[in-house]
Amino acid sequence: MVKDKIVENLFLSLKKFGHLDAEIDLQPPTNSAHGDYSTSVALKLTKQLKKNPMEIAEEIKKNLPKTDFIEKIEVVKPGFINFWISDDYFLDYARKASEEKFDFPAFHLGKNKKIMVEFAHPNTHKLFHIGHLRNISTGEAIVRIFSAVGNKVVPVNYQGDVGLHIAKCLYGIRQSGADWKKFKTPKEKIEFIGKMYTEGTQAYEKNEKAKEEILEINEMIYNESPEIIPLWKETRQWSLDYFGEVYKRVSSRFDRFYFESEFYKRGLEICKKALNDGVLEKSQGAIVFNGKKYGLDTRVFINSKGFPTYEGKELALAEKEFSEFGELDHNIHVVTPEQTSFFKVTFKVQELLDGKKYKNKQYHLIYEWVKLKTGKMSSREGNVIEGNWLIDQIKEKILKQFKGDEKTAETLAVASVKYSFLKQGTDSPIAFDIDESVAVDGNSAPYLIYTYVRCQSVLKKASVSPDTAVIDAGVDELNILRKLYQFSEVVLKAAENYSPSLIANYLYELSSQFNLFYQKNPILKAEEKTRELRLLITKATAKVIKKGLELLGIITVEKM
RNA sequence: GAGGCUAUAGUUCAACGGAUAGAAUAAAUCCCUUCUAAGGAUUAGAUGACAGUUCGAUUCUGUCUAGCCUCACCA
Repeated sequence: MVKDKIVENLFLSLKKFGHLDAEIDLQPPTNSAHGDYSTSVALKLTKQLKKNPMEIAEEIKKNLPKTDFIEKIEVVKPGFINFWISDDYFLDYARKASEEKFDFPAFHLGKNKKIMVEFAHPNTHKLFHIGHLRNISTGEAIVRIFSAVGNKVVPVNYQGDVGLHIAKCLYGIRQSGADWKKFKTPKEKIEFIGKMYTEGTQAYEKNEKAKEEILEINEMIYNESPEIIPLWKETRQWSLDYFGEVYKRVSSRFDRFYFESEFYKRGLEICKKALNDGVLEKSQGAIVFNGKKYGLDTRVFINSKGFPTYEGKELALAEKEFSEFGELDHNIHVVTPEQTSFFKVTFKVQELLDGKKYKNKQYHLIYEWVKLKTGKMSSREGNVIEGNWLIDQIKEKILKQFKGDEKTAETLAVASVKYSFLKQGTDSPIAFDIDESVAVDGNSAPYLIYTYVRCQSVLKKASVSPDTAVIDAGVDELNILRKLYQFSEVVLKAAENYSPSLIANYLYELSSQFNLFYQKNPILKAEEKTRELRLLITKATAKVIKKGLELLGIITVEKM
């Protein structure tokens, strides 16, 4: 990569100053008038060298090895060194991009690493809400981005199918006396258990007797009591079928579905062993990890009734995750921030149990909540926005606002929702508002896809293939070529920062640049040489948008 | 009480410690005999407060203010 080579050259140049302690930064400047890459090393060295930064910069420039891909180097104002890459290089990149050869640089963890991404994790017997939608959009993008930069990625999903919330739902069903076998369609089933969950929760809070009964049901599930298991199994399957449809709708797939119920027994065993090894300790009838020694919270792994908590089960989950697919180099858990304490503690315990296996490999990728403008979503109050419902609403909006077929509207609706979540960083909470939060114009998926469709339409009308384009670029052409060239680096950066939004924002910038270009410059009616170059740009833009969206888990359409 | 996260235009979001803080949206006006107008152009608006570190701070540090989250038997 050109970037690496420039950094290397800077390094060589700096050697002539003797031993220096400086990080070499090199980025594309925000203003393209400052070149394709810029470094501020000279400014950073002023103190060490006790010299004027401009002088240092000049000297660095003088000592740089000669290269063919750099057209111009300038030393500017306070002491920046700016680099211009040669036009041929950009043209070359565009040509490759138009053939869908992107050559994404390898992620810094190294080539061919095995990375697990654990995401989605909805709980059965509950709705798949817009928060899950944000999670699954993020997780899916992370999977694809990390694959693109040369890793073997294993997407998995950990679904909660035991626990109090399920006991609440089953309690609701038993209380209602409803004939749960009468429900036919998935929608009926889901609505039913959703309602039952809300009722069970309310009973749990208001009614002491109900609370006791729910706790009893919870134990019955753990003990696999035949009295409750058929109902549990049936309703659990309803949820899983429904989740399966959602995964399909948003094009996510998983190599493995883990269930909390799988880890109950093994969790107990591991915790008991950890107790013997002195990693966990007894306290008030429970088995806990005393985090104080490490500046962490103390958390319960086995409660005083002898059941493993979420923490206890997590140890068994990790054991399986780190063995089932061979050795893992990295495990990314896409989970909300309130579980920070939980992960810090369980990661620590894992490290103490088997440092070689777990240390520095577990990573909690925090994605923030989707709240409602009116407050937090809560199934208890029944004011949860369901994922499918949201997509349906957007789909309707698209059909109403634009003419088009149902299938296109479906693709665009899913794209709009996913993109709305992804264009925003993972770390800011979203105050969700259906009119504001899911855009179908402006910086939105339909805008990007529209740009793609526009490119395709032009290309379809072109009689000559753009493969023979030579560089004869005006300013407009060159600017787009430079932008296109940044694509591979943006993808790498997105991986390094666990940040799909970088790709989303890049694609938006590229699209708006292309649309402006399109408006100003006729492509098909241009004189031959220019036309071929413009066609090449059009083709490369289309491919980059399509590929970029694909990395975000978003499907494009060919016509709209 | 302890710890963590957040604070940028009316609103929703951007900006490895870098150069003139970018967009979208809402409003007004203009551009379809011209490659898809789901597009483009023009016009206004912002770094919570106070210090500090730095050649340079939205970004780092400290204090304050406001909001959210977590801190033992839920998941």
